[in-house]
Amino acid sequence: MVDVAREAGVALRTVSRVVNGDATVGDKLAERIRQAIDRLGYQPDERARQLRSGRTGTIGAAVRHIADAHPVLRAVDETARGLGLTVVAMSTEDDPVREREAVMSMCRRRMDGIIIEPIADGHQYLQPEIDSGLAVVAFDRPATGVSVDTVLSDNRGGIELAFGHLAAQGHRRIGYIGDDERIHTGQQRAAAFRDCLRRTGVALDGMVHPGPIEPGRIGAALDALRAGPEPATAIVTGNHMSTIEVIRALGPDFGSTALVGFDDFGLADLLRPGVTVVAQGDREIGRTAIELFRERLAEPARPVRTVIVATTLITRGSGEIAP
Amino acid sequence: MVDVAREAGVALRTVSRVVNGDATVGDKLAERIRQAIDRLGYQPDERARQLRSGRTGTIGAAVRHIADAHPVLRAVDETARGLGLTVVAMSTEDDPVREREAVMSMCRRRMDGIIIEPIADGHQYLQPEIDSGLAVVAFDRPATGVSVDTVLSDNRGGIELAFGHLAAQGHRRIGYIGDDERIHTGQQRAAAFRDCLRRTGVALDGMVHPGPIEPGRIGAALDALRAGPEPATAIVTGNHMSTIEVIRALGPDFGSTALVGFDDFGLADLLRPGVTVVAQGDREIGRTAIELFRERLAEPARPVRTVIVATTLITRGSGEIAP
DNA sequence: GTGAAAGCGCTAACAT
DNA sequence: ATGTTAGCGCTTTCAC
Repeated sequence: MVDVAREAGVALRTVSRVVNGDATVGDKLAERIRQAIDRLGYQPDERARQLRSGRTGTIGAAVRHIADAHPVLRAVDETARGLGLTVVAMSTEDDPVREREAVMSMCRRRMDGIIIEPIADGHQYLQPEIDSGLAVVAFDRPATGVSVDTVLSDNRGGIELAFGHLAAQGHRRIGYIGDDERIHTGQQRAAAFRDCLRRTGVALDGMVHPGPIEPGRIGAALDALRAGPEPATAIVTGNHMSTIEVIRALGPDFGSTALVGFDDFGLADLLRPGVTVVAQGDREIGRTAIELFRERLAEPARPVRTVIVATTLITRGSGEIAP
Repeated sequence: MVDVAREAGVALRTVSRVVNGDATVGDKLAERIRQAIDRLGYQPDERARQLRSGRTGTIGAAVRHIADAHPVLRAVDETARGLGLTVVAMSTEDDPVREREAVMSMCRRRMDGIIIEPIADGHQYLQPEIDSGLAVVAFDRPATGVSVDTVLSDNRGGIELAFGHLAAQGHRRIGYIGDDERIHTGQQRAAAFRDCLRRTGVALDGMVHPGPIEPGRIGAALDALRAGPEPATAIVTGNHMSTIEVIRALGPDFGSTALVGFDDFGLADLLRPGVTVVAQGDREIGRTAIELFRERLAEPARPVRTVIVATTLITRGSGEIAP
């Protein structure tokens, strides 16, 4: 910048004014400075600018996999862009240690706020940062140990949608295979599913299979559901990874057992049959996260809010197989 | 930091030493400072640190879709992490304007280097940054207008692999549907495919269909291939989006025409038949990109290198259908 | 409308 | 082994 000032024969401050679009600079001077900037290929140093001005205009997103399909992240990115905010994403890889590393690295960069898909069990470490003005929004799962704005899917409603859809077609023995119950969504969905079974008066024995998403575990759960005198005629899965692993494990049998998956996924329409799913409102979740974020920045003392986003059923064939 | 120094009753510089793990601080003192840091919840300001020290330890990745499955990005991220570098990814959405915005924003943050999946036609604007020390590595497609280190897939070899596989099974009439030839990979792959046809003495008329990936265009290309007295019995696609759209367009006919896709994609094994593909060496590409990046940083004046990464055939069924 | 000085939070280069 | 001084590149404050 000092070079630009020398080149244009003005004071440092005047260059700064032009760079920031300050109108209080004479037209001729401004033009001369702009030419000097181009000639020197000058780019303002964002770090120095942020350091001095305090704000960063940047929001960090700590999500499970930066490199996976992540519709919520995309919605966050698009919404933020429209507001002139920059989104910087980091992967947590479902690892509490990496989550904390990512979040801390965001704090060290003094981001205005972070949007986080929580994994770890305790997020107490965020409290000091929140106290000093960091805006935090959790999505998909609630953060624990701190009170922050949160956007969640209607897990219970989604399971009821899936279960009801299958029951309406006459299925009586409906099984569930989903995520580990130590994970919030896994717990919520398994619990909601048990309630559905109870409500229809079906015994729970061996019908609900939460656990880690591993081929062996999924295969065993499937075997258990299909064994015995009264095998399950329909299956509800707890997230898109469960759905895919169940289809993989079913192999050629996919299509003979009814299946409704939680979470939509790419190519769900290309499988045969197409996969009927309960889709989460990804765009709505992303949009809401940014909205909560901005409200928090505008009014830091505002009471914490939790928003629940509805799910919808998308029928494609696999959920419309008769008992 | 000044607060920490006061709290511990030492000079600023000593706190800085402890934060940076400088060994030249007495054990007792270091411990006292660490306690003060914890008590105050102090986090060093990364911006100030970078501003002063010059280095950022950060590498920017400008890729097509941050939120899509992107195996190369994942490999880049993992490799970089192992080296203590931070990767910050931004989406270009295949838009030259956004690409330039993303890259410029990285320059303003004074990143040590950028890894870019080029879209735009002219990357001359990078020259001044390169001259002032920015390390740039292109992957998937070469950058134009500047000379930078590059990692590419063996597009020609991949097409030959796909074509040869189908020809070996007796297919004579093999068609191609792929990306627009204005895109580098689209051009390379279509050209390689034409050469394959010529070599086997088959007329090219109506067998090669490059163009935008849109359902209408793909459907028309497919109709053209299957029309006439001698319809194509096998199809090679030019990238994973083409593959998916072709399968979608084939509908129930998928499985009657042989198909080999360029690019592997998630769930390719779950379709029926499974999709035979020519897979790119994503991990290898990512690893190589970081390697070139580091070599460039170590030796800025080194001549520019281009590395070609091999492809492999993965047979899953769709490519093993008889003529 | 423009310029000079001060300082954001930190580290490099010297003292001591 | 610890403290002092200077300054990274910019914006803010206040004077002209």
